[in-house]
Amino acid sequence: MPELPEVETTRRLLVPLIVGRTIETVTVGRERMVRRQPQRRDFERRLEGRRIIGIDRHGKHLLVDVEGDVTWVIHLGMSGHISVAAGPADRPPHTHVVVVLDDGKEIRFTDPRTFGHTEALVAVDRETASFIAHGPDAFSTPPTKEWLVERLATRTAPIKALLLDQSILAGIGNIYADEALHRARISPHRRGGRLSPADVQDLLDGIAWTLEAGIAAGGTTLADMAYLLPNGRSGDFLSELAVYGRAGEDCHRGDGTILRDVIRQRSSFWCPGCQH
DNA sequence: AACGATCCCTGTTGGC
DNA sequence: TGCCAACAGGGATCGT
Repeated sequence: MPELPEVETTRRLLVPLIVGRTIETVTVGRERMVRRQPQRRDFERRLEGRRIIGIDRHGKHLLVDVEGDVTWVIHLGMSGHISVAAGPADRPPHTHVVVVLDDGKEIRFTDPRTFGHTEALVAVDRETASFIAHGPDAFSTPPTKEWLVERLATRTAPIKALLLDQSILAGIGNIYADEALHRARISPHRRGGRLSPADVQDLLDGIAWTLEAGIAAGGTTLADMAYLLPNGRSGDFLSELAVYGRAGEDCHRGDGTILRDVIRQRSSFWCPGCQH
């Protein structure tokens, strides 16, 4: 499922394909995908006829910078992906938004489970859009140990749950949270406020290493998630996962057997042998 | 304020 | 083999 490394990989692949192009037409086939737009009908109007200037990313949000102070926001949810095709032929099922460019190609936003969403925001919208008011990006602008220690100090929830809270750190999802905690040798059940400064530093190092490795591999494509990337390929990080999806297997550190627990209604994979 | 549960949605999986 | 319930999860929302 798209987390920070998958979104960043998508961003990097999209840049040479769409930056500099002008948007000709925008078609929304499923209204639900634009559900967070302040005025739903503004979506097409704000994009059509305008040039794409660049693409940024914050957490799991793709932020396409468009002429006229417009930000085209794309969140892939858990099953979304973006592709760029030469024309309208052979659109995959569940393609809900199509953006046609001036070179004849089209950008497709495909999302079977429709947890993704997209909006065209102007400056005033961006300031008030609560869904984009996230904490610092976990990869591009990671916080200092001191900052995170302070943010966690009053928290009693399990650290695993806090890593999924985008208002603390933006970009980490269920897979990379488990992988980062394993890398840092920290149990997902530890309460946030009980981590020592040294633990927090280990966690930040684990996050940085895991996200870096994920991006280097082009992200993670799970078995039921075809076509994750705009180039039609899969990410290669799946085979490098140390704990996620590996319940019952031996930990590669040789210290125990990987468990699956449920924390906040989410699967958590971890090794009680090396994570404390 | 913070925590935890529930819901949205559909393709895939696993149990019977 | 076939059917269907369970499961996957990001994040909004709601009850506590």
